[in-house]
Amino acid sequence: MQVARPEFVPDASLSREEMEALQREIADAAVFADDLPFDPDRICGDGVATDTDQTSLADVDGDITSADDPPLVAGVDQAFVDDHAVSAVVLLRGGEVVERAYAVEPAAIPYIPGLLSFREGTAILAAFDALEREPDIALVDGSGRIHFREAGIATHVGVTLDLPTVGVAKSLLCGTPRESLDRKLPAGARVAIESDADVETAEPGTHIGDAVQTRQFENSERYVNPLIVSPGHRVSADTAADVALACADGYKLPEPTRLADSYADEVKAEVREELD
DNA sequence: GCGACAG
DNA sequence: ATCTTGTCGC
Repeated sequence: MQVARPEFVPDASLSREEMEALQREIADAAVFADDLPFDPDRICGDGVATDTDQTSLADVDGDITSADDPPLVAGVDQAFVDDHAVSAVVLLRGGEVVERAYAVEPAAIPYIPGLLSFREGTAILAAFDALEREPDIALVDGSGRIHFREAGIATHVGVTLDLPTVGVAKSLLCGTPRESLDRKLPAGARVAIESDADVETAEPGTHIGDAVQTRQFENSERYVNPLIVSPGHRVSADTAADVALACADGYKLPEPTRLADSYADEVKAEVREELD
């Protein structure tokens, strides 16, 4: 699929100040409310059982899109080989993989907390460009609204493509959990993350995302840390968490993300040979 | 100066 | 993210 907002394409040649200014514009253009072309309840991967779950049967026609098919959900993840970023996208419908695509681009800048999209964004957009179909929503590794300027990588990619996106991170970049996360939460649980002084663009106390427990040990002292989920673009915080749980399939990472993760590793191994 | 932060 | 052995638990 193609870029919808060329003016927001990440440019690694910008100064830090310019990058931050662009992020404020992106956050301004972002929609942190539901504006989806489908009903989230119909994602139907396997999901973590929730009291609000509905009973539904997914049709498995595979490739052909019909009006009541489950939505196309994309998972995106990156791997690195030397100074090159490998971005992999995996598309699923009703839990079945229907397409995969990837791209390799040089990582123009080093990793800088708060500016991740300027390091990995080019490769991600190239991978989406290589994708034949247009996803209904994409899960991007990293933060979305949970960001110093509410413009994490999931938001940057979502706004640039004008695609609904959800940010899925393994740790908290900023913001304050409403309750301590230092305890064992049951599978399906969620704890709201509120903006604090570190989030310069939002009023303190704004619900900017959630800690989501997609998986948990039952008969053990050990426990799994929650995933940090936040709206990227065109989804609310509640729906972002719903989507992450609906895509969960027995592992901490949602299925689209897990598959994109392993696909990126697969491509990385191949790219490793073509190096000078 | 200190703290602190996705991937 | 990446570099890696062993170890724990289902």
